[in-house]
Amino acid sequence: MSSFQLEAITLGEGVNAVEAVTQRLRQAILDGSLSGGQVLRQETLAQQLGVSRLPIREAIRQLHSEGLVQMSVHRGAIVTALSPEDIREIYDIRVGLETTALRLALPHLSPAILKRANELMKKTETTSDADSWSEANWQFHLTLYAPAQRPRMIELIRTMHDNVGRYLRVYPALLQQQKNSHQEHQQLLAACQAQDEGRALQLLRQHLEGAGERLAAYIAQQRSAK
Amino acid sequence: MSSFQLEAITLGEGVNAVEAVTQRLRQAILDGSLSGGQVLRQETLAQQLGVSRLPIREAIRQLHSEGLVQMSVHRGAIVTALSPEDIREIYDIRVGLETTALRLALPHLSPAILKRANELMKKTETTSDADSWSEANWQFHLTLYAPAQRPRMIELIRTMHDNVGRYLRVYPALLQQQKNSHQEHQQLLAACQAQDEGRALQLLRQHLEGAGERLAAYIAQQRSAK
DNA sequence: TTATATAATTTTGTATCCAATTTTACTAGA
DNA sequence: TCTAGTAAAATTGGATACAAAATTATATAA
Repeated sequence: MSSFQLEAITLGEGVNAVEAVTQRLRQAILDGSLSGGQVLRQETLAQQLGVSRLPIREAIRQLHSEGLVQMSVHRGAIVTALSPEDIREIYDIRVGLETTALRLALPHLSPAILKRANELMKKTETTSDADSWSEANWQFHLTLYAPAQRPRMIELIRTMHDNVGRYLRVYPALLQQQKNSHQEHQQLLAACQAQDEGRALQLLRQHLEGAGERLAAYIAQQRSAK
Repeated sequence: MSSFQLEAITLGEGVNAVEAVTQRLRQAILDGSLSGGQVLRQETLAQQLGVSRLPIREAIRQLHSEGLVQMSVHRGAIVTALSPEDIREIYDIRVGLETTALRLALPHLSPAILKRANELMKKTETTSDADSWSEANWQFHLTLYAPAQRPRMIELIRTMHDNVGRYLRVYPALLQQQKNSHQEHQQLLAACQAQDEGRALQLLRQHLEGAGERLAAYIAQQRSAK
């Protein structure tokens, strides 16, 4: 049960192989094509993607630095499988980073930005499939953080978000749980609109802690089931 | 003025080259042997460290993910030179991560841990050279965060700390500025001892923001001077 | 002299080959 | 049948060789 198929990358026109491989593998992990625990054989990936092992190795190292892959010397790489504790920790990190981003963004949240956030929030209420809900939800949060003008911080948040977000695709049942957070989104947006920093940060923290706890509990349950 | 000399690594006994090279290069960047803007030629490094270019490439990619090196395709890598804005952003990230770590650690700060923190704080007051002050200062903060039991979070904090901390070695004048923060350390430790979460987090945030602003201002001044 | 085009050089990116290590399969002995 | 030891296979780590791109140097024309 460790079989998978990845489409070969098309390179040429200044596209370098490492970048292309990294994106392809990251995508496969995030959309669940490669799930936690999956062994990544260099030769297999090289043949499937139509490159040599070298770009594969560098791509794996890159994904390792993003937390998506675990490496061990002479034993190869596997897709990271997060334990419930891992998930709680990643959400703790998100709380730290995202409340800081929101605090810095809050003074710069213009009516136009809040309007866009509101539209994205409505989108999450109407979409049903995991992919578009995930995307809209991420864009909603990103819209609130972007005015902070902190590219490194945003990138870190994105990495953490991706690392836990992939489980939404793996376990569709989680989507329903997360959709219960619509009310929290509304309250958060209202607090931002009112420029109520204390309340906005508290709501965001609760929102994330709740989502993290639900995901961790679900993973724990899945583990004990098998 | 782009010359430097690195001692060859000794590998063998299960030591893999990539790891050894990564540590050697990281060390060289953190202690100022390789300073911001320095171009990293793969062939040069390979010869100096006594390995082929391949481990060098993977090490550079690793350091890139830590923010210490910037890569651009077909143009090579340079040691990251932080702008004042970069430094402020990294300190903003540190505020988010470190206040969260301290909040989670606070309930677990035992008398023994507080005693150790107090000893490390005293050490920072007595040492004079940049190296031992930096180390003691870092250990002081780490001691307060470690009981949070969040290894990923600690690792992220360490990465951010290293990235800005290296400037203390490059610009010794900064050391005197930072030593003015002793009083802040004392107040922080007192708030932790009193389990006063609100005050402890506020002090830590001010402590970091102050240090960040001083460093950013110094870098800005250095820039305009030349 | 300056600007532009072009060739030479340097440097990085990738593929292939060999070495070192780990894993698996097999054999022998109790 | 089980275990320990050993050999074979598979797999990763690293070095060398070659291709592609960028940089530098050179030459030519305005």
